[in-house]
Amino acid sequence: MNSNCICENCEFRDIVFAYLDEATVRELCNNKEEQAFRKGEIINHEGEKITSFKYLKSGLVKLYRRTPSGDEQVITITKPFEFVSNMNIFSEDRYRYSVSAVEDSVVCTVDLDFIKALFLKNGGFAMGLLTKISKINDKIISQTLDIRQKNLIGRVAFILLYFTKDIYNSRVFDLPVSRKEIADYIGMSTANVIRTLSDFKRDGIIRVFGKTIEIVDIEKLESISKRG
Amino acid sequence: MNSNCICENCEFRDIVFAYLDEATVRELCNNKEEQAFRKGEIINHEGEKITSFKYLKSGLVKLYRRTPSGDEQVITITKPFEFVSNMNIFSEDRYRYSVSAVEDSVVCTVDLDFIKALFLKNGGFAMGLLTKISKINDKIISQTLDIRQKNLIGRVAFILLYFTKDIYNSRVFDLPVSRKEIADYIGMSTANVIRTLSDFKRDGIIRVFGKTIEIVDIEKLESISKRG
DNA sequence: CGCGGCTTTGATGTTCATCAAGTAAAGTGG
DNA sequence: CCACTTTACTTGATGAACATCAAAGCCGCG
Repeated sequence: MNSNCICENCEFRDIVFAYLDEATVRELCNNKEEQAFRKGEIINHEGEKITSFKYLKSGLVKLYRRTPSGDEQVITITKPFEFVSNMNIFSEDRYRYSVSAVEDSVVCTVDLDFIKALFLKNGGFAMGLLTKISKINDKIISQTLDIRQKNLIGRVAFILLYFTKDIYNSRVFDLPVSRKEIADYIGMSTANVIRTLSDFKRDGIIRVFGKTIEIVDIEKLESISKRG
Repeated sequence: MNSNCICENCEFRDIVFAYLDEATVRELCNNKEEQAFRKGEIINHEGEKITSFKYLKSGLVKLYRRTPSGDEQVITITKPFEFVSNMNIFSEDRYRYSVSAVEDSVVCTVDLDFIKALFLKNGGFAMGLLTKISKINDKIISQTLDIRQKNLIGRVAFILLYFTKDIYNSRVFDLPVSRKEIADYIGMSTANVIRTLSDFKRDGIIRVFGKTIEIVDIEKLESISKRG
């Protein structure tokens, strides 16, 4: 018996496991393994066989892929409970993209067949999972479209707002990623990300202390993001 | 009783309705309505309430949205049986994007509640549907990433290959969309789409007769698409 | 302290959008 | 069916936006 079975109170339960009864949750709990990843470590690797259903309990991760020419494209960065494993666990048998921890993270792992069996058996659970996966996909697609449509300063403004509002919900935060990773996220060169941040700093829109960023004028940032 | 109930033999059955027994298929069939759209007509409009589950029986459609500044972003263009309604029918109650016919099309419409009830009841059906929706989302995301990473001529080469291989499976085809729509699809200006097509024509890679395009040198196009 | 990686800034060149002007094609009404 | 209007397409010239390159500063870490 798994002694540290605390799944009953896990925040995740409200999200995808809401439709499960106590017995099933306990079974799930005995099946699950918690795994800790240090910043920088890879959680899933592109091309690897998918054998388990993973969800983020704490930390922050990035979903990305490597282009033929060797550089990275960051697809999205997401926080716990918004992120359910890779999205293609049901459509393919191998990971299409990689996932790595950009902050120290804890991942819960459940055998994929167990989840699949649940899915087949329990309609409410299936519906919850589909809804969740759809939302994740929706978010990635619309974020990508938003970014594509903006010019450089609009993109940097957008990503700063994303961190301050969606990820950290705080005006002051530590950037979990390098300037290069931001560049790979919003599709521009590292040099220009830095240049734009410097411009924002000069104009008093943000303050920067190394990795720490403070948003000073959020309205200005919003308007730049919209016009961009 | 719906006399033209031919759903038993519909190609779509193999894809998402495979797990349904004869009786359910007949019920589905009586519930469904076929709707024809002329080239250019709108099938779903951004912001509209989602009340039905729609899938493309014949024709060709584009998924797109309008940016705040008023221009279009084409998200994808897909053919029958690859396209199941909008992807966000389960995650939201309103359409996030618009869909319009780029060729004369026929759409089958089933009441969404009927599909939802089926989903809850029938695990196999649910799994099939989730897989299908995941695949659609996967395709959109990876296509967007592919395009983003390329330069202009690579993008045009990519889209020509998409039409010739994935959509029409033929070296000669009629472009169903305007130059501007291509531009909105691959994220570049209309003028440069035309310029690049002219370059390809000059170099003997393609031949153009108005809307009709013939791919002459597909290997060259592949290599341009890859390098770009 | 010294090395290597991340960051910053400036200078340069390329890529690409925009503008403009002209041509072809496709509707539209008499 | 033809003149008229409108919309799509095409091409060249220009300039802006952006990537790339290079050199220097900074910071953490052995």
